[in-house]
Amino acid sequence: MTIQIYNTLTRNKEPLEPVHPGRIGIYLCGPTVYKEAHIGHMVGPVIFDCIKRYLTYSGFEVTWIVNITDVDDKLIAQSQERGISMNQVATEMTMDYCANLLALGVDQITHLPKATENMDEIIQFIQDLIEKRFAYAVDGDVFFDVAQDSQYGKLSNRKAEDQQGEGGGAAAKKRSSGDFALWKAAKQNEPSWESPWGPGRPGWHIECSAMSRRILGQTFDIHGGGLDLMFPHHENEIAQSECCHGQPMAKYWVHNGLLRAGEAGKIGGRADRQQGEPQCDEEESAQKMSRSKGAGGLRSQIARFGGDRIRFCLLRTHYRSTIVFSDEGIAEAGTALDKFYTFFERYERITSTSFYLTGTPTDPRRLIRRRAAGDFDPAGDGLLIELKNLRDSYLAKMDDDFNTGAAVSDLFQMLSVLNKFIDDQKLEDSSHDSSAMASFLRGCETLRELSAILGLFLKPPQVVGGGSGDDDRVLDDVMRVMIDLRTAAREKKDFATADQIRDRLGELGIVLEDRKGETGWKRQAES
RNA sequence: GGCGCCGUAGCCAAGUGGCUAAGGCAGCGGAUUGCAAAUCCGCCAUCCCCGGUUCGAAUCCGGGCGGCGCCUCCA
Repeated sequence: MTIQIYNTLTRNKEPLEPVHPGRIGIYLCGPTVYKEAHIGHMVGPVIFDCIKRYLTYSGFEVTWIVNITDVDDKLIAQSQERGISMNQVATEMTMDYCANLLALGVDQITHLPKATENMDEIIQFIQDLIEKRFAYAVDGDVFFDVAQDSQYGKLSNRKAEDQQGEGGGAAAKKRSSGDFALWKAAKQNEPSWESPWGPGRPGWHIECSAMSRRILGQTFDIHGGGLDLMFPHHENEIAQSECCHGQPMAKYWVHNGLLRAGEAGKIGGRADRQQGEPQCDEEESAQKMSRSKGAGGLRSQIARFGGDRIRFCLLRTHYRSTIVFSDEGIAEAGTALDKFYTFFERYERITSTSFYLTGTPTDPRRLIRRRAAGDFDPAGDGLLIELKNLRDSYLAKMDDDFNTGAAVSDLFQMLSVLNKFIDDQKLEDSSHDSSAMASFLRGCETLRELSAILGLFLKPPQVVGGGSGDDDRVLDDVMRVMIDLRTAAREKKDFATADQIRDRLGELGIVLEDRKGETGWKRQAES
C-alpha cells in the first residue's frame, strides 16, 4: 500500500516518505527555450504529470515545479542569428513548449519559474557559496570549487576530474578543471545582469538550486529529469545546494529514460569499433532524438495523431527504460486506443451520455478521484468483482514505482470485461435488466477513474483530418444519404450495390458498421 | 578509457527466486454478420549463450556474445 519509488541516489526502490507529512514537492528540470520542443522533451513532463496525478490521487498535496531556462549561450546565439532579443526567443519558445504540454494533456504543473525572473535569488545563492568558501570569483566569473566538496560525484558515481565544464578562456581561471561556472561575466553585446562580480549571467546549474530552494525549500522530496542530466547537471546541483545548506537537496532522485528515434532494420555497430565490416551505416542505427531531425515535427504530430496517442506511446513503457519512438509504434498505439474509442461510442449509445463526462462533476483537470473514494464493495456482483480485482492489480502496479506500462494491461482487461458484459446482458437492446445497467455504470466509473490517473481520455480525440465544424456537419449529412441508399439496397437484398457503397467509402477512409437497426460510420484512424 | 543500462513470442512490452511467463499489435480458428466492421471465445514464448548458487531462476553470481546511453550547457 505504500508507494515505492526508485531513487537514483541509492539505486534502490524505497518507500515514499515525504519530508513534510501529507505534502510532496517535485522539481523537474525543464527545457532551455531556444528552439521548438521535440517529442523527447515531453517524456519527463508526461511521466511526471502521471506521477503527480497518482500522488494527488493517493492523498498527497503536491507542488510540481518545471523550470524554464531562458538565459543561456544557445539562446544568445539564436537571438543574434534571428536578429531579435533573447527575451523574444525565450517567450516564443516557452509558448511553443507550453502549447505542446497542454496538447499532450500535461496540465498538472504548479509553477514554471524562469531563470531571468529569479536573478536576485540566484545571486544570493552564489554569494552564500562564496561566503562559505565553496566558490570563488575570478575576473567577473564565479566558479564552484569542487575540491571543497567531499561528497562530489555521489549521484553519478564519478569523480570531479570527470567534469570538464567550461573550456577555453574559462579553463585558465579555474583552480581545477572540474570546477564549473556559477556566474559568467558578460562578453560584448550579451544580455547581462548586474552582480557583485560585475555584469554577467548565471551558469547552467545554479538556477535550479536557487529556484527549488525558493519554492520548495532547502530539502524537498523528488527531483526529476532525463537520464542525460544526471551528470554533470544534477551532480552539480547537489554540490551547490548541499554545500550551501548542509542538508540533502532532494530525498528521491528520479530519472526518466531517453527516447530514441526508431529506424527499421538492423542496428549498425558503433563507429569507433574496429572489428567487422567497417561499412555498416550510421544511417541505419536508431538515434537519440535530441540532435536528430525529429525536432520540429511535434506539433504537427500531435495535431495529426492526437495527444492521447502520443501520450500512450510514452506511458506504455516503463519510465526508466529507453523508448523507441517510431512510426510503427504510433500506428500500433492508434489501433490499441481505437478499442477504447469504440467502447466509448458504445457507451454513449447505451447511456446517451459521453464517457468523457463520467464522474467529472466539474473541471476535467480535477478529474482525480481520491483513491479511497473510488473504492467500492462489489457485494457479490460478478462484474464488479472482476473490476475490483483489476483495480487492485492496477493500483499495486502504480504503487510499485509508477509502473504505467504494466498498469495499462489492466485497463485493456477492464475493457474486455465491460464489452463482454454488454454482449452478455444485451445492454444495447432496449429490454435489458436495470440492475445490470447499474453495475455497468458503476464499472465504467472505475475505468474512468483509472484511465484519468494516466491522464488518458480526458477529452474526446479531435476529429482527425482537421475539417471545420461546418464541413463535418455537411459530411455527416452526406453520409446519412449514403447510408440510407445502402440500407434500401440491403432491404432489397441488393448486396452487390450495398457492398460497393461500403467498399468505395472504405477507400476514402470511412468505415461503416452495421448494427442492429442502424448503421454507423466513422473515419479510419490516421496512421 | 571511466561510469551506467539493456537482451522476454513475428513486432512492442510487463514480470527481477516458486501458481498455467501480464497486456498490446500482427496472425490463425470459432461465435456473431447477407458478407463485413465492431465485439466475444480459443490458439500462438521456457525468457541471447555457457557455467555456478538453490529443493527451485527469465529473475541471483561469474564468463561470453550482442545492442545502447553518459563522460561535449541535450529532457
